[in-house]
Amino acid sequence: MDNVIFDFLSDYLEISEEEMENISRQNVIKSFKKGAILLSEGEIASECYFVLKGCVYSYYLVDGEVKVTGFYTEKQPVTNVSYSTKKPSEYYLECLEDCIVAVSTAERSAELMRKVPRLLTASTTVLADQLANQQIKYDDFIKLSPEKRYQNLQKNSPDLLNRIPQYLIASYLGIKPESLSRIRKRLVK
Amino acid sequence: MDNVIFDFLSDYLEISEEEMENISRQNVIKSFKKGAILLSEGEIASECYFVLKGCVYSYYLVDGEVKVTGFYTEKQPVTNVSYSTKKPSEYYLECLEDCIVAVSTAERSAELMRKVPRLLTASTTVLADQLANQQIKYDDFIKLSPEKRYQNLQKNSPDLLNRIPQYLIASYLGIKPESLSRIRKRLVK
DNA sequence: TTGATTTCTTAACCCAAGTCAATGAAAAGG
DNA sequence: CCTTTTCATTGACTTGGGTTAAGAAATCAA
Repeated sequence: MDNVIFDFLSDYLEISEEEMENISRQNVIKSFKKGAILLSEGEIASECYFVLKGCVYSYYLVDGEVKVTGFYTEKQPVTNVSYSTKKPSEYYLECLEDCIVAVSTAERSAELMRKVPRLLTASTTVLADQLANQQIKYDDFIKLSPEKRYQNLQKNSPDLLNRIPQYLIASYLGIKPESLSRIRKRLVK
Repeated sequence: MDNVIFDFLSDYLEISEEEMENISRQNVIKSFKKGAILLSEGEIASECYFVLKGCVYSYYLVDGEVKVTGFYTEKQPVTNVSYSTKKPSEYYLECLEDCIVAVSTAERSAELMRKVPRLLTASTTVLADQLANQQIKYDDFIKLSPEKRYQNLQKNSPDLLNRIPQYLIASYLGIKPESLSRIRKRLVK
């Protein structure tokens, strides 16, 4: 299960046996049931996550309504504002499926950076990548209609459409489930 | 003018005289006229920017229509997808006003990291901060109506409303200038 | 398997943003 | 200074997503 992490990291640098051991030692692997909450609104995040198996999603509760902002599946780090700002989180992180997740903390990360200093450069690159992705995600929202966003999702992440209920997809697209139904109807014609 | 950089960096670490010199030496300061284009669609970014004076904005051209995705003013690094991905840019970076900008490149950054290794940790933090901000910006788009987004802009960045033409603000909010006019009319009542 | 619950679809109606067009105000440029 | 262009506002009309409500389909638990 660990090898999912190395799979991810190998895009950024080559890792020796010894370094792998160090990384494994600093990363606690945890299992969570579907519905488990990794981070609550108001809570200050002390952990960061990397999804090995399953799917985690982030959402705000606005007037009792769920507003989904992201899905995180296999081989993805879970970006987490509260973890970097150390301020109370404004959103939830919850398991959408049974999950296996690598969990780290500020202390364990620092320890790991001391033992494997090359990871410092790599983590800069990982962050720069994440930032670029997040920016592209935002830009798509400004540029595209809900319909176009749905089509992009179909094209770029068909897997998500199969494993995630439509009302959450709708929320993620910034619309209501009824509207997504209509869009889907429009598109099959 | 340089001190704007140190002002920014001092949020992340304390800098010695010697380190300041190194940083100054690796950062070329350039002036640009209003309308100057720092990066064009299709071009691969070889430089990254930090705004010392003036305002830079990023926009896509979609069917000849400008779609603004960001404004960057004094003391702000200009995030730039193409610079990190090394792929052709899909958007433009342009000076909205006469600008003074610190310009760096991959080579000069690497050189700087060798001379002032502490900047490596700092740059991780800067990037994490940028990522958090970008995520909050995205989340606001999912959570809030155009009207609410405008009100937030009034509250959080009144300066932008004064220095930027309304049709660009409208684009940045994801709506048409006519709609922003109507929103403003609704709100004064 | 069945009944309960959740999710998805459809329809009718409403409303805010888009579109198109005209007008006025403000800036820019000579 | 006047002219030209750009920008902001307004009005009439269209459109696509929101709202509400109902029923169908899928999922889950007993």
